[in-house]
Amino acid sequence: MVESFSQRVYDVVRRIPEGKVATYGQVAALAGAPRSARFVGFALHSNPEPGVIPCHRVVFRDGSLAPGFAFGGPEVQRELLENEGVVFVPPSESAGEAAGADGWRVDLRRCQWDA
DNA sequence: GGGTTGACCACGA
DNA sequence: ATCGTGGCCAACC
Repeated sequence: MVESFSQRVYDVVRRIPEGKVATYGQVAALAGAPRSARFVGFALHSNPEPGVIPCHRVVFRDGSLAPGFAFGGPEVQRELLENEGVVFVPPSESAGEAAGADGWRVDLRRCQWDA
């Protein structure tokens, strides 16, 4: 009756409050696998319950979103997060445009989920 | 049933 | 400071 790691990941992601974002590593750690951040992305890619699991609230350690992300468009994701109160910062505000999602990154300093 | 890959992160040089 | 490799777990072929 051990719940699969992926199942636990979904549970953690589901707990992420609105206006907050969690990193894959953080979700992985909360799921019980601090070194399995990779699988977290896999589990979310599986997205067994679309609409229930806010995968868009899960971002990279850098604060950038996953490349190849497909909710309908990366720009949609930015709007979704902004709509929830997540603060985005342009690459100009931060040295390093080598980030995904048009270079827009989430301000983890303010919006990273504090479990 | 076994091998490989995968929305990553941390450490070593 | 940056670049490269390892590691973790599970699903896919």
